[in-house]
Amino acid sequence: MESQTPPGRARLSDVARRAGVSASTVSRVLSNPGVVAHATREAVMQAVAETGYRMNHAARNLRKQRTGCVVALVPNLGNPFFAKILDGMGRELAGAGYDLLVADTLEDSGRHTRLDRFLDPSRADGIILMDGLAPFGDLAGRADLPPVVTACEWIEGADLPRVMLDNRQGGRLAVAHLRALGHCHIGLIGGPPGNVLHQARHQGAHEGAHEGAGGVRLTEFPGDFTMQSGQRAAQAWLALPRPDRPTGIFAFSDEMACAFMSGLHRAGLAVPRDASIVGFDDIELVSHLSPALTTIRQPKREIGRKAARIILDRIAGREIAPVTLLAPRLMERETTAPPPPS
Amino acid sequence: MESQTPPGRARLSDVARRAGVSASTVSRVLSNPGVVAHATREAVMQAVAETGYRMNHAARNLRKQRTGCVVALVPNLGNPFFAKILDGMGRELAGAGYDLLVADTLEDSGRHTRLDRFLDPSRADGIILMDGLAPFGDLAGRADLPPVVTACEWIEGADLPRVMLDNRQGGRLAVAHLRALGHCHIGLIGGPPGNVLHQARHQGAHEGAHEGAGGVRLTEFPGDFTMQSGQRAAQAWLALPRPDRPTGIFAFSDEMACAFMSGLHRAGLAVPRDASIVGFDDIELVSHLSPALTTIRQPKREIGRKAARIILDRIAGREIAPVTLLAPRLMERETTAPPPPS
DNA sequence: AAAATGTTTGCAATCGATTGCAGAGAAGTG
DNA sequence: CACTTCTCTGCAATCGATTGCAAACATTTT
Repeated sequence: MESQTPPGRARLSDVARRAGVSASTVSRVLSNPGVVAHATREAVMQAVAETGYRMNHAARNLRKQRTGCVVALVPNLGNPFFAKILDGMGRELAGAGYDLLVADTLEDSGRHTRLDRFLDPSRADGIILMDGLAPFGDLAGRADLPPVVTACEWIEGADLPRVMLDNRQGGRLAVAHLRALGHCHIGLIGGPPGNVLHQARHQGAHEGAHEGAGGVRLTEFPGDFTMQSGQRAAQAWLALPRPDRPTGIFAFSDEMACAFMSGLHRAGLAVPRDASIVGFDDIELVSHLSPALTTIRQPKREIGRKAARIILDRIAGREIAPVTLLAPRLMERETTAPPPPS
Repeated sequence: MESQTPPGRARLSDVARRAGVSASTVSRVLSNPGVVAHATREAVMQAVAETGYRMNHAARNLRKQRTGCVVALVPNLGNPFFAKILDGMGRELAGAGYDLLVADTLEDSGRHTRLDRFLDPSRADGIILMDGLAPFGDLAGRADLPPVVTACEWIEGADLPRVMLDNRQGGRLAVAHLRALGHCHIGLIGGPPGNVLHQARHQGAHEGAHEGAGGVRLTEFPGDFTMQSGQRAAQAWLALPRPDRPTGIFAFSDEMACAFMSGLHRAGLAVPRDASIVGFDDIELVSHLSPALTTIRQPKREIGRKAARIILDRIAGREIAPVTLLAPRLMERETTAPPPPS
């Protein structure tokens, strides 16, 4: 009698045979128990337990033309910035019965070859794209893509819904804060020039510098969001003759801000005594440093949740807002102070 | 003639009709071109291009009984430690034609309910489990699971292949380093007591403390790998009367080491002048701090690559080693020095 | 008691790609 | 020319779950 169920995995029909019903009935017990008579349901449940039945996802997906998965594509899993966002996303999606899977677009290394592997309705019911450099143009025209929403980064010109921080406002806040403290010369450590986040923050910083009475001098240091580039910026700053050094620094990422600060520290200077620093993102670590970094906070969990809610709406065919802007917030901590007397 | 291909997505049979061949032939062109005559192949290729055909994964997976995916289950996507590991893993798997998907087991928050959703051959061809607390016991008996390998963490008692750092040796190295500098009283900031990494590092630390001539005094501070707990340890340390303060600190994670260091700094003390600190993991950030953290390095990309190679071997049915231990390495930087004269 | 309504269940088609088997034709051999 | 050997292609079954439709039976309603 043991051989009823061959060694392999139990199928729906195996359960059905055991319970003395048809496969259809078992299917219904599992996905819509209400329509099945009580006694039958019990019998099926028992058969399920006895056989250890577990559904075959491939078969269900094929039949239902859906996967129950949302895939998030991030440019670099190594960036701790995404962690909290993914967390918020995962929880929101779990609540709606979807699984979140994360894949790295490998932006840096081997080109985006693997992107289209996931942009496929038989792979995911929805895509949350967090890589603004993804070559989306090739695919945008196709009518058979699963719904896509961009989060954090976005693709200029692509007709995709967006969820992101008001980066321009963030740039403005950072510069305004330094100005309010009395800094008249501000250094900007930017991101990669082609990056949309860089551009928005840069624009905000300029607006903040030039609005109101008495403009501010701006000096730009090239950067790419990494600590290496923050370190280079510190070197460049140190190499400047004293009067040409900006007294306030606005780094477009917390990582660059950290590395910059370490660079000054290593040269025997102190923050904020010798220079004030404002970062961007508010990654967890920077509040635990000493001095704790003043920075522009992104509501990361909230971004994740919002993006998830929007992809769920799109999957369900509901109307959605094309752009969702979240408000940045200045976290004033220990790395900013009035400039040193000159 | 346009209506040949209805608005939806082109199927294999649509391509076939267009090329004037059977679906079988199209399938063969796509997966095994060698067996198809040149002219036919050309025609099919053209039809594929014209229809914009893209394969339906669900159908293929169902038929082939494989998915082409490996799922990595991490306890907390928020931990930057995993980033580099996943990176190494992803590259290795990509090279073998597999996609890497990452899912969070949500260890902290809502129990491990979602774990078994992925432990399923119709979901993944292999699983890389990085969560030592996963309730694997419930599933271990089942013969129908996809191959599983544990990486970084492991499950004591479970018969699963393991890839990890020699954590004991790492603990030993850290303590030996502090002893060599002359520290006779060493503080340990541990992880959660039930955690296997904690236990191995703890054992190594004790061995390092008691081997050789003249033992060392050990003081333990509770921790859980987070920065909060590192901060608490700093408070506890500061509250100790001067002669009872360990002069050397070995934190079982870089994050705790950072927070501890900030705590001392905030209290007006300097590292390594007033205390030496050794961390664990060598996450990217700590080499960019000032002072740069002395720590035990884990070869993260290598761990990822090894784990990937092992899961590939298991998928292919090849024999594998049950345990793969990687060697830790002491990264001597700026946070360790001889103890202050008492 | 006949008819109408409601509840359960099974049949069979379907989702889309893959592959063993065999047939059709081409090429080579005695 | 008859016969074997290849090469190429199509037929049809298969993977496993879902669901529209209708049959079978129970329950009310007239």
